[in-house]
Amino acid sequence: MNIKEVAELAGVSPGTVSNVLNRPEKVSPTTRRRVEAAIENLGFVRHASASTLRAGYSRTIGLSVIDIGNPFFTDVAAGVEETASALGYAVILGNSAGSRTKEERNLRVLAEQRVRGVLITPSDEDPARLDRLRAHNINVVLVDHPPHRADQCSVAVNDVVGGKLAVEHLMAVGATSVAYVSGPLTIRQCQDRFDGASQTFPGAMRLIQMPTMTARAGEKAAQLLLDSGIPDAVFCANDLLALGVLRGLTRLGVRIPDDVALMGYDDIDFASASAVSLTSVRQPTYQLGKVATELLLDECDRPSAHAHQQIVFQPELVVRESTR
Amino acid sequence: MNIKEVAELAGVSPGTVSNVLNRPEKVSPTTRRRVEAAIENLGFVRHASASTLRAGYSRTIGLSVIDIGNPFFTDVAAGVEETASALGYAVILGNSAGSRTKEERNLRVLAEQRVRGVLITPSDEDPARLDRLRAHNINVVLVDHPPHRADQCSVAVNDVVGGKLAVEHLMAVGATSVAYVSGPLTIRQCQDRFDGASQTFPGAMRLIQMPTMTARAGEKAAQLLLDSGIPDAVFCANDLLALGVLRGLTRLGVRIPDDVALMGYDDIDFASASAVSLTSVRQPTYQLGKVATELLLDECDRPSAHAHQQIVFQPELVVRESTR
DNA sequence: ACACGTTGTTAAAACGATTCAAAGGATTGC
DNA sequence: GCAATCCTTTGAATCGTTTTAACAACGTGT
Repeated sequence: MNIKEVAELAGVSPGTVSNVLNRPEKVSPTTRRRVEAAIENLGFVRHASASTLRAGYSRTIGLSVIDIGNPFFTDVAAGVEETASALGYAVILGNSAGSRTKEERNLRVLAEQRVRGVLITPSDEDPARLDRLRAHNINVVLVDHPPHRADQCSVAVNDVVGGKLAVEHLMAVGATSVAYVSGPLTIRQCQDRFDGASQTFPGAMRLIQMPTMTARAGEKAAQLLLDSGIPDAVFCANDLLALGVLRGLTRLGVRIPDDVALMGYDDIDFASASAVSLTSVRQPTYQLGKVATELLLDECDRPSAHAHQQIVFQPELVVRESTR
Repeated sequence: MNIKEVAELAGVSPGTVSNVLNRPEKVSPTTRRRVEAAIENLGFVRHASASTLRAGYSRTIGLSVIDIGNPFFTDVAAGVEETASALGYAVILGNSAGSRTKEERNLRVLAEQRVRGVLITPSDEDPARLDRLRAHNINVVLVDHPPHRADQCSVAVNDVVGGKLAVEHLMAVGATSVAYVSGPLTIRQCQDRFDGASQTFPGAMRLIQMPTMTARAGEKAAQLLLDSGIPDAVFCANDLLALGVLRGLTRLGVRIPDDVALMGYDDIDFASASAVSLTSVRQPTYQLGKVATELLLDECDRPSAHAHQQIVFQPELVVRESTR
């Protein structure tokens, strides 16, 4: 069941059917209705591959994230999926899980699919892979990555400010020694939050670097914190780590916030429901995904009118029990 | 940069390049090396659409879930993505967000893309949409849905048993009145858990039905619970609802577990980190996604050898503070 | 030497939708 | 009544890959 059969049933040429599908205003109302009836009748569904092959572009975009298990990215993904699907675009999902190999493989698949564009939270700063995408005429929008080049859109939240907000707050509640529990500092977000924090804190901050940013890693970090003498306050690079630290420290007999003030980052939905509700730094996640997708699709659908934009949202402090 | 250019550079015909790509053992080692060098040289990436069009099948699968914001589905998705991508398949994501219209639209996009198969957690029992997919030669595996037809794979966790486990436990800790806070009973999981629960509970169970299964809905449910006289125990259809109920009841001055025993379902990662750690029913989520994908790809890659399987996992009770 | 496999390679025909120049038909102006 | 103009519709070429039958080259056994 292809366009030709539809054309035959409707008594028109394949070209006309194509016009009904893509430029209905070019077809007279009567033939259009006839063709639409035939389509309905046969249950015809257009073959996206044929369309892509001939037209030279697809109606799919790629989304490459670092950790689909992290509610932060899930919220972003929800914003992306909703916006894209409303505009008739399909979203191909890639989860790099922090591995450069996996990210590479995912981007390769996206290139083969000739996606129209890619939304990516890059796992490191190497620009070569992105240039390779652009070489295939695939638009790229960086998500949760600060402005980088003027010829490329990006959507980010200012992480340096976030780190600053966090430490200012910890100092305001009386902390004199602060530890920063981080993921790999090669992850730009971790580094920026650290920069903002250490620029603000007058003394030296203890740094604990974990290989992943999960609750499990946070639990392990709790032990490390205890081993090297406990600080007044702990600032975690994200809420998952903070929830893990909370669980770990509590299990080890440390009371939050009485013995240690604790805060996380991202303000995921669960931060407010945890054992001790978690002070955090909120980011507009859904918005991030939505705006990034709008920029990408604007670039795809109106390349001439499109002006590259580098958008930076500001984070917001959310104070709860864990720092009282 | 297409296969023809590669062929020219390597001094062979396009057919040979295609063989190198798809059936390398058919090509002599020397020409193969020559072709591979040319591919490397030009940075050639095969055009999946052309390949799909001619070969008649793609290397993508679709994943349609009810709520990408729910960690249950996120875990499933992680299992799917990892398994599929290891086998060279791309995953197209669709989030129905509980809306039949959106699900319909997503399935249409998947049909247009001529995905090889679809993993779907159907939002209702209507089989027509799935038949339409099969008419397009798209394999379907039901995820988190009980055996239904012998000619179709499915992967599920027994929700009736889960409901039974929950209520047995609540009775064991002394509950004599139980309320069930549910999502729409048109969602099969909600209905099954209810069935298991009410079959087990000797008296009448109060039913509170919310339109969505989010933490926010749970908070609203807390007020409803209070309005109509508080029960001994509350069983929620998932952990998000339970976390919401926990937050809501606590805010209204009800103590968990002293005044009310509370439990959820899914054992998401955050259940153990909540204000009062949550008793729940654990499901093998990642496994669910992994096995479903393996079944689907087996059906795709070896249709003759494939035997349809209906797999049912058993859930497991996880007791924590909220029911002590 | 000759027929006969075997192995490796090629040429050309698909796959299904889109595009665009050109043709057809109706309407208008003079 | 004729030419000019407009609006629809058509036909054929095209996108890049896969596939298949045919062909060439090369031993091998008789």
